[in-house]
Amino acid sequence: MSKRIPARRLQGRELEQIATHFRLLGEPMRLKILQAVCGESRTVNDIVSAVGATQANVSKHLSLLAAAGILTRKKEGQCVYYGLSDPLTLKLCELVHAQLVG
Amino acid sequence: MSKRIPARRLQGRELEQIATHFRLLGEPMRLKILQAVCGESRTVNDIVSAVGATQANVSKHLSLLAAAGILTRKKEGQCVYYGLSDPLTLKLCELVHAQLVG
DNA sequence: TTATTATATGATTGTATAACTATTCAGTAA
DNA sequence: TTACTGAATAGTTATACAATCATATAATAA
Repeated sequence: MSKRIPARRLQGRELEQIATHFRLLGEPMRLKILQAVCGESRTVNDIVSAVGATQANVSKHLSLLAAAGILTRKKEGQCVYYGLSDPLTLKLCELVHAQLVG
Repeated sequence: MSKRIPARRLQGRELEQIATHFRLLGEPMRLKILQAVCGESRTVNDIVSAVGATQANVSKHLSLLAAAGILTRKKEGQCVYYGLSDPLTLKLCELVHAQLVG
């Protein structure tokens, strides 16, 4: 069991980073993408098929999510596999969903 | 202990709602506001002083957060008190912060 | 009544960015 | 080499929205 550290007041740069993280999760299309890769890593093409958007659009979202460390990126041959880098991301979505359902 | 319900694939409207919730948390100024009210409910003026923004700007953010159910709103005399409606909101921020710190 | 304080709202502006189309790059095979 | 497939990127457009200024509403006091 980890110790409970009293909340410190976050500021400036930290707030920006946290906000950026939340903002990345704040697009339905990106949430769809996260759902598409939550079980296992998938190629861009698979994700495109799963979410029903253009390849260009999906590719940009994937780049943003990977740059933020939310997704992992691994190239194999001519395919690129994207996957969740942290299960916490799914947990966040579940928590919010549960909160909304009430 | 609540039962672990297997994740269902969310869609359409639900994704929009979850995304909206995250998007609301995706602004540094709103995170500042959340920090200002996390201990106890505070008046708009107190919040304005705490976060260093204009009254109009803070008021608009408060309206959005309250409309989304993230903040509670209680009027007393000529003052309006805003407070966190669910401790989960803070937990979300802590989780993301912890994840970023690594 | 008028004045003052606390909050909300309307109108505007600037900026960020999602989605689209077309193109380019990279890897593999003929 | 050329052809094909998978993925990324450049350029454009349209929309969302944060911040600002000015104004309006509400509650209290003089």
